[in-house]
Amino acid sequence: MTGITDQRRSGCPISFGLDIFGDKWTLLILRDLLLQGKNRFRDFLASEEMIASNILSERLSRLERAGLIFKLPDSDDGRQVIYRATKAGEALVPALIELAYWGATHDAKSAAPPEFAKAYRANRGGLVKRITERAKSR
Amino acid sequence: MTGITDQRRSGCPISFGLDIFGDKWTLLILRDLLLQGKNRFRDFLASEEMIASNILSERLSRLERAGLIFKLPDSDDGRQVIYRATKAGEALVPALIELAYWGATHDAKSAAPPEFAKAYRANRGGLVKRITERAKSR
DNA sequence: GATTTCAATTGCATTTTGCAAGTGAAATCG
DNA sequence: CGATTTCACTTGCAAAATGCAATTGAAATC
Repeated sequence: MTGITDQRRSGCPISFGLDIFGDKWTLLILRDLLLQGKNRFRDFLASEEMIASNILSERLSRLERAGLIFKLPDSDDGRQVIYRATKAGEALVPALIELAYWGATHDAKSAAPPEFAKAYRANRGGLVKRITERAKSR
Repeated sequence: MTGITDQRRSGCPISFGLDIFGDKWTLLILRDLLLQGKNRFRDFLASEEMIASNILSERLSRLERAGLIFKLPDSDDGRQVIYRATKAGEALVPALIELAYWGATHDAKSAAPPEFAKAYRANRGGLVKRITERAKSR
């Protein structure tokens, strides 16, 4: 169990976000969930960055407590849990896209497809809308 | 001294960013630098969230190594150092604005001025441009 | 009934963080 | 001028978070 005290450091809206996802892993989970369509524990575990299962477990419950995701039982398989983003979680899509665009344009070794940066530059609003719609539909 | 090995976890552009600023403090320093016009060690120290001086020092050198900020000697005072954002650092303004907007709209106790969310909704592009210009001019 | 898969949990070593105090160099004060 | 203050850090050490490997119990599959 982790320190439950979860007290905010300030009223700053950026600090508010960092109090929830200010670490190396949480935004990667949200990336997987919102951008890659992953929604099961084992799928998050299988991501390239190799998160440890105890860290994943802790971050998922933190995200749940913060109201960014929720669990659904899988009706076909009683062992499995399906994770979904809440409205608040979905609303992070634009921020994730900006972070991805920054990385894609500032990392010389980026593996991001060139089409992403191209689409961003051609029509950012459209890209955000498209990706947000896709995130909502899963 | 910190582990200098700094190896990337993947080619993902979001992961690339998190390898640099994936913690509770680094984006607050960039917020202060880019959005609040702070550029001295003691100014960052004085922020509401109360970063410890050793953590601040470590994060500043990490940001410098990553090419997001650089130091200038203060010509008026040989003790002081002025921190400025590089182009790569300035390019994080849109991401910071998205994070701030998310926080402002999802934190019930947000201290963000209502004008910010209003300006974002009325004309996001204009807001980003205005704030980016201001960040460049300091 | 035995084995495998699932989402976690546990124990423990390593790393990072947070706090308080201290450092040397440079500016200011008296 | 010497004494004090301010500056950007650094150091030592306790506490917390992270990472790794092994394990759990419930549910599915063989």
